[in-house]
Amino acid sequence: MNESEKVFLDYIQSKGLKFTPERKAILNHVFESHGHFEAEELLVDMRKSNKRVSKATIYRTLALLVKSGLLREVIFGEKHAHYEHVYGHEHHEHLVCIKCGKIIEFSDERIEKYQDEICLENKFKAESHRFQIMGYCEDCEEE
Amino acid sequence: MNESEKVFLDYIQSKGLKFTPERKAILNHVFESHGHFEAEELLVDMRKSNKRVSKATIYRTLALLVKSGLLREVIFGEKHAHYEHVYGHEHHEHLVCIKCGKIIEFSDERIEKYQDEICLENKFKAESHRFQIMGYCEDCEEE
DNA sequence: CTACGTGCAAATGGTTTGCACATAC
DNA sequence: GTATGTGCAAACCATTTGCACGTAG
Repeated sequence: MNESEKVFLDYIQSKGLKFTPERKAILNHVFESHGHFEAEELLVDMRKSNKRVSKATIYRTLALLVKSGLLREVIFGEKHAHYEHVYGHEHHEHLVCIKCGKIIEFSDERIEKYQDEICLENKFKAESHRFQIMGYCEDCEEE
Repeated sequence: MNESEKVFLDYIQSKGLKFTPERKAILNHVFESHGHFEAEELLVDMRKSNKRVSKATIYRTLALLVKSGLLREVIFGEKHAHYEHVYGHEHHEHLVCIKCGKIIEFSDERIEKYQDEICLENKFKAESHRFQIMGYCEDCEEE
């Protein structure tokens, strides 16, 4: 059993839920691969590898993975959600190319400090944040 | 004719579009009131003031208002979009309470500086950005 | 006069849900 | 054994669209 399975199993059990083959398959598929992905993409991808799970189960499991802290939902301005790994990855922010859709990640510890200051000023208790810059990547430079 | 009408009219005409009573009514309703709002809310609100416009026209006009630079679309993690005034308002960021939904605005010129630095490093041309901190407001402080 | 806009109702599309059957524990 | 999960298809719901009719310029 790998590390992400342990984390997930802990969560599952702490909630009195079951570690089904479907959940295991989705978990492993998610953590075997790529960074950002969408629900539909995951479904298609799993079909290709002959891991057939229903769309409903994909959605239900993704919600659990988010709650367990293994995944995060990211929204880039489209209608559908994207997901990215939290487990094993440093927190980072996104540059989103509004022409080709490319996502560039960056991280900067100043943002965390800054968040603390803002929260102090506003008597706010931060849980998470999201910093996205929308624009044009090198290849899509306007005009 | 007020200032926001002038801006909108300029945009409308520059695109060869028409300044219809429906568009005028929506524009005025939007700029007479509140900060954040949703499409549905605007519709209901206008009905109350006996300004009846179809849902389709609301959506079509909101899109124009965004393109003209008068409004901005903001997404707070729910499924439906929120809109806020750009015209006549300083750029700002949001603290979003994940319990009561309250939105606190803040602005800080350091964010713009960060953005410039990050973009330089990543050869990216920024058009806009979004910085949101999700957490608990003073009244909803966890536990 | 005619290109553009409107209202309506139907279509869309990602996501969620009800239900009958299956299974982890 | 029983609470939880799964797959399926139907439901949801914000938003978009096709179309016949209306109107700004």
